[in-house]
Amino acid sequence: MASQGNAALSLEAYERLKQDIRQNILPPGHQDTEPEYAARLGMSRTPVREALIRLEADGLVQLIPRRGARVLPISLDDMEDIYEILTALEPAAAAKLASTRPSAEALAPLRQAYLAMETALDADDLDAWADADDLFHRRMLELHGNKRMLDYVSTLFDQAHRARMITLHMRDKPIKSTQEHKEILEALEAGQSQQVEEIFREHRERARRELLSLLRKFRLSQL
Amino acid sequence: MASQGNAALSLEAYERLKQDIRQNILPPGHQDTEPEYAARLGMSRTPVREALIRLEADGLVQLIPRRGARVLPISLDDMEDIYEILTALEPAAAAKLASTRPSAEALAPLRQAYLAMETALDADDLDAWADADDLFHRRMLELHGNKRMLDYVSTLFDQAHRARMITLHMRDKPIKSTQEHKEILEALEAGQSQQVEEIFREHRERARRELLSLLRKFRLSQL
DNA sequence: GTGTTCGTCAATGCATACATTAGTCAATGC
DNA sequence: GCATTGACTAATGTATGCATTGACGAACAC
Repeated sequence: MASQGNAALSLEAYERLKQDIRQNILPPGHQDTEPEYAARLGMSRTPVREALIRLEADGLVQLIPRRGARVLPISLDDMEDIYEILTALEPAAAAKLASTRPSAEALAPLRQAYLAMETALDADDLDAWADADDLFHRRMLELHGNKRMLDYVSTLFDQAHRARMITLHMRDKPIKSTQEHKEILEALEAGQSQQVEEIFREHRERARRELLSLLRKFRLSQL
Repeated sequence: MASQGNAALSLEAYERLKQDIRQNILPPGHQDTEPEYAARLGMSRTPVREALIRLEADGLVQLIPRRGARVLPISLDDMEDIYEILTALEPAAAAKLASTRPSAEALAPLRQAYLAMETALDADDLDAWADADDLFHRRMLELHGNKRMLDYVSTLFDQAHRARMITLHMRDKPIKSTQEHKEILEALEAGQSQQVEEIFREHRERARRELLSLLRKFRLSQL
């Protein structure tokens, strides 16, 4: 949710810290003082402070008075909560999109994202697959046109990113998931509102079940 | 979403500005520079700046480089988007809550909020009614226990607050709406998951239709 | 009268200064 | 040996300083 009023350094601090958190360079639980973050980023405390405030609003860090900022871990309950919201929002959005009977041309960005998932799957490139998966979901919401929903779902994706990447590497290739995206795409192209909603909901619920059972199995209660 | 790392002045700036926006003291479109907000609040630019960053994350103001901060107006499309999200989230949460078969005791906070709505309705106190309505919805989500959902729905309520208050004063007493809350409460007490979901969705969709048609009728495209 | 250029002014973005205060640790008392 | 106290340290929260730069208006050309 890169906001408007972000000047150079403040924006840089925000994006670099966010990237470092997503990529586990700043792992969950990591805690530094403001001067430490400032030194790491090579700037003064002011832009860093502003970036940390935004990251707190994004749910990625927690500002602890007098003790700096802590990278928030994600618990199993957090993942449950996040998936519950996604399961409520995305299928509804997809159904509405389908009801507008979008042309194949309009859905081209979605098809492209889906094809990128297939390519990444064939190449066994899980990172690329995850990027394409994210893109598919984001683009679906872009096409739907509810900007608030897109922004919020994006922040949830960011929060869940680390956990998803870990489980992605722990299990079999995401063939089923890729297939489900194809079905969603085709149902969208056919304008089948009901079907899209059901497939999407089933997709989300299966993803949630699998993710949580993996995390439980490996006793990863904090990520 | 009052965050943790808020010191005295910064927190005060955040809350006062938020209140002033909700209560239309700072009307939509209002734009001031940082020094002006600072002077109004009797503090330096620093805590004001931090408050404005948080308010931007809340979707209440827009920071415009070199030109200060503008109180964001809410358009008809914004209201559509907000209600779409609420319609997806709240009924799902209510259904899950019902499926836990909560005791009447557990639902006491909800019943209390509902009774406050009735009292306010009888007293023709629309402001109190709106507060009780807000409280009902918030408490339902508190009981459900998904903190992210509660926080997000709360920020949406804040964004929509002005528009809701305006339409509330333009129409007949919200008898039907109050009645629907009673039905929701009773279905929750009966543990009727499906019914709760349906009633809640119908409640949200009716509220959305009425609100939007009022706004259109009076050509209030920006609030 | 309209459009253009230039100079002034002030708000921002960032850095820094500074008082306050929480946290730490050693010294002391028991 | 353990707990308590107190002084020191350092991070925060806020204020202020300062260079940059965009906005605005006046003067001018046409």
